[in-house]
Amino acid sequence: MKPETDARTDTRKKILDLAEVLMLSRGFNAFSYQHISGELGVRNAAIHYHFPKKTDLGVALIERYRRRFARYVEAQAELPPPVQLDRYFSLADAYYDKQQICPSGILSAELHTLPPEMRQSTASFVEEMRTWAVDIVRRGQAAGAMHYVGTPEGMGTIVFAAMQGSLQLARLDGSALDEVKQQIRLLLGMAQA
Amino acid sequence: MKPETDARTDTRKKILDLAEVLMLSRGFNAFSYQHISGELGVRNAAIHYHFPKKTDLGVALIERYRRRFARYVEAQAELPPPVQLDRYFSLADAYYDKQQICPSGILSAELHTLPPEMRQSTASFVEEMRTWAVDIVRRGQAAGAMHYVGTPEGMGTIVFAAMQGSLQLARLDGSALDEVKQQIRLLLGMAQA
DNA sequence: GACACCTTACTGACCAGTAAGTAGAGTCGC
DNA sequence: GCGACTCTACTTACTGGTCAGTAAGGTGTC
Repeated sequence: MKPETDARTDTRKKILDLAEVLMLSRGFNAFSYQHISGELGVRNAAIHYHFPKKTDLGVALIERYRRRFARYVEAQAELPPPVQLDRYFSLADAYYDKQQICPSGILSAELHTLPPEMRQSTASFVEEMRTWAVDIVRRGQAAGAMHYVGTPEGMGTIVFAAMQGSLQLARLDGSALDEVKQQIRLLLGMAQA
Repeated sequence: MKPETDARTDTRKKILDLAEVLMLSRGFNAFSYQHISGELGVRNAAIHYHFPKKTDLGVALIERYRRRFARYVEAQAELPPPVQLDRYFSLADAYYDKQQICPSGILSAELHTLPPEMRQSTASFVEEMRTWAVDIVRRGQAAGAMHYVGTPEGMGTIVFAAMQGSLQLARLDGSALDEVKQQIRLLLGMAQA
């Protein structure tokens, strides 16, 4: 018999889940294996068994994000661009509620202190996210649901950058995120509720 | 006699200057007193003499930023808003060239790992910067030099957030900063060169 | 001789990472 | 249906490095 979740998958996944929370709230450099092992009720070396180097954990974390993001994009590829944008906003709200920031935000901020392998994964991840943002506004424009000046590249990039920035600012000023979401809607010429 | 720069001021200033570079490129948690003392050719304890706790250094760093920013704002208060925006863009370019990100970016990203005193200073600093951004676009609109949908609060906040975010993204994708600057100009209805 | 500005020398905490051992579950030969 | 073997998933115990921070002493200048 081969259960869906054996012990191996289970602990490994719990480690990744905890590491993810820690990274998005404290940053990659600011959490240790002890934070994870303590919370998980295992010894430090147990984490090293699954992820020998912290770099391995970091890369696994980013790669999981990339897979998750790819599935996320594909799953809602057929939805109208404005709806996709709204879901993106909801995702940001969820991060805010958990006192976290988005992965690309923390990874790009810490970039110069990250091991090369993580930088590489981060670069791919961020490029994929930006491309997606550009795509949304491009298709929104093509469908006549979004209206704006400039190119889809410019508009998609500013949306992505502004969301990343406002999630960080929202830690200090709770209104920043709502303010930015609202302004993006206006700048995209989307109808208001 | 009281020279403009005695030894005290001198070393203290050098420490702050080095700490600033380190914080903007690596982050506050990712540099140590040894990074500074090594570069400066003094012993670790010399840094502790000027800044007993690392928290003291961090707060001094942010407070110096706030004073510098206040002077910067005042010095160009009479300039037309579009010119002020251009200078803001040039400042961002300078950060990019030095492989750094803006102080509000690193501080808000690391916020949850910072000592309370630094969080307090950071909150004030970020509020001042956002207020300034809102003011620029408000006065730009009033003067008829900027045209946009939504409120000055919304537009100023998105400009600030997008600049912060794009400086981080530019570490991974060099075009992000230029893209965002250009798009901001378009969104503000400013004439293009 | 008092003070500013350092030094040497140290402490204790935390960190990532490693080596060697072990408990338990599954597999195989017979 | 049972002992021998093997593998996974840990454990205990440790190392060496880095860190912030401290105490006490020295040195030059006013």
